[in-house]
Amino acid sequence: MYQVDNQSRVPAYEQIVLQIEKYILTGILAAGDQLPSVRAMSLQLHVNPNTVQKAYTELDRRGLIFTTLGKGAFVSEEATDILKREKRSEMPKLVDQIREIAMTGIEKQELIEIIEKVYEEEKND
Amino acid sequence: MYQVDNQSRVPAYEQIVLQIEKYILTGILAAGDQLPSVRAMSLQLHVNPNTVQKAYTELDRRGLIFTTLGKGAFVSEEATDILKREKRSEMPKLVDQIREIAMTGIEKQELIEIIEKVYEEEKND
Amino acid sequence: MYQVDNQSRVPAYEQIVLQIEKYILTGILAAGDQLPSVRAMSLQLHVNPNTVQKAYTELDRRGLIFTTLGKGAFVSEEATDILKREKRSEMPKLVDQIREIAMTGIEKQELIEIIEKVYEEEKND
Amino acid sequence: MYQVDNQSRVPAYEQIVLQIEKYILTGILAAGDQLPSVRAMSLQLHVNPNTVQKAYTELDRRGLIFTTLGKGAFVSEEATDILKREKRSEMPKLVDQIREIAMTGIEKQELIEIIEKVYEEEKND
DNA sequence: GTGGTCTAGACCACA
DNA sequence: GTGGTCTAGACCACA
Repeated sequence: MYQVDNQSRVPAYEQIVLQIEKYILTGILAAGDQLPSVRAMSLQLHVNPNTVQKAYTELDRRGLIFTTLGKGAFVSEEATDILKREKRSEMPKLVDQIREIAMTGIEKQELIEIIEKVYEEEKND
Repeated sequence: MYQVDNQSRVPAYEQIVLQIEKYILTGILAAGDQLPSVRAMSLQLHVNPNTVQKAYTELDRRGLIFTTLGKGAFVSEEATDILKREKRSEMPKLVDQIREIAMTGIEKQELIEIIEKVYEEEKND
Repeated sequence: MYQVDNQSRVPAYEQIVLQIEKYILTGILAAGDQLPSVRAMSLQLHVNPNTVQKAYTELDRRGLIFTTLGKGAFVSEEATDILKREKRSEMPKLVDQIREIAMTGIEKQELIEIIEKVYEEEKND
Repeated sequence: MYQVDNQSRVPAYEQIVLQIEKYILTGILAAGDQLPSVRAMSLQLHVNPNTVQKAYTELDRRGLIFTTLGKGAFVSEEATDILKREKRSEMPKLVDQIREIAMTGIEKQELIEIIEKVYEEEKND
C-alpha cells in the first residue's frame, strides 16, 4: 500500500504524508482507522523510524491524525474537512500555473477539455 | 526590475531564474538582449554573486541564454521556444493538481470560469 | 461519571487522576468513599486495566486514596488537605503564566475581572 | 544567553523554543535579527544539532522565524503579533487554572494582589 | 506492544 | 559558511 521512491526529489517523509493525505481524501482511510505503527511502516518502506515519525508528527500537527502514546495513530474525525480546506487554499497556486500555461500558447479549449476529462474520471470512481 | 524575497522558501537562485523566464515569455526580454552582469545583479538584489552565477549557469545549460566570456550574458534566439516546450511538459503536473482539486468537491464550473478569466486577462495584456 | 478522551494529548492515566482529584475537591467524593474497582473502571472507560492501575497507584502514592487488598480503593481522610496543599504549591506556575499574559498587552483590569467572575461562579456552586 | 536544563521534564527542543519566544516578546530579539546557527547553538547548549533543528523547524512553521537555506534563521516581522495572538488563545487555560486555585480556598484578594505585583514589575522593565 | 525525544553523525542543496 | 533530510540506534513514558 505505501511506497517511497528514493530517487525522487520529494523527501521520503513528505511522500508518506502525501500518500496518507490521498488515502484520506479517497476514503481508503476513514475517520478512526488506525495507521500502521511507526515501526511497521518503517520496516515496510525500508526507511528509518525517525522518517515515519516525522511524517506522523506533521499529520498530527495539522489535525489529520491523532496519535496517543502507547496506542497508536488514528485518522481524525475532521481529517477530510481539514484536507479539503487546505487544498482549497492552494487554488491561487493553481491559477498561477494556469496563467503560465496560458502564456505558452496553449489554447483555452485544450485546458477545458482536460478539466472535463478529470471530472469524468472522478464520477466513475 | 529584479527582486529576491529572502523570506520565501524558494531558493534565491531559483527566484532569479523564474523572473528571467517570465520576462522572456512576456517579451520584456527579447532574443539578443543582454542580462545584467553577475556583479551588477548581485549588488542590486543584495545576494551573493555565487547565487546569481548559479542562476545564469542553469539558464545557460537550458539554452535560454548564452554567455560569452568578457562580453556578458544574452538571451538566446531559441529561448522562447525552449521555454514553451518546457512549460508544456509540465502539463501532467497541472492535471494532477486539477485532480486533487476535483476531489475536494470544487465544482467543474468553477474551474472553467477561472480558465475563462485567465485567458481574458491575457488577451488584454 | 468517569471519561477518557482518546484524542487528548493528556495520557489516559492522568485524565483519570485529574477527574478523581476534581471529585475530591468538589466533595463529590468524600473521605471513606470507595472508588470503582480497577476492572470496573477499565471496562467503563474502555482503557487497559494497566492504565487504571497506574492512576490508582499514583493516587495512593500521594496519599489521596488507600487501597486494601481484596477490599478495594477508598478516599483517604487527608485527601482534601493534601490536594489543597499540592495545588497551592503550583501557584508559582500560575504567576509565570500571568507574567506571560501580561507581556502580550492584555490589561490588568481584564484579568481582575476574570478572577472576580471565577469567584462569583464558585460562590454559587 | 541560551540554556537547556537536562533535568527538566520539558524536552530540550521545547526549552529552546520557549526561550526564543521569550526573547521575542521582551524585545531582546527584534524582527530581522539573526538567530545563532544550528551548529553554533548546538555547541553552546551541548545538545545535538538535530535538537536545535527541531526547535527552529517549529518556530519557522509557526511563522515566528524564517529560515533560508545557506543564510540562516531570522526573526520574522510578524513574530511579536503571532506570539501575542497565540498567548491570548491560551487564556481559557489560565481561567481553568484560576478555577482550580479558587477551589483550594485561596482568597480572591490574594490573586488580585499577585496580578497587581506582576503588572508593577512589568512597568519597571 | 505504542509513540516521543534524543545523540551521533553523514550527506545534500544553497549562498 | 548555512539549514534540511536521513540513517542507526538508544532510552523513555504510556497502554
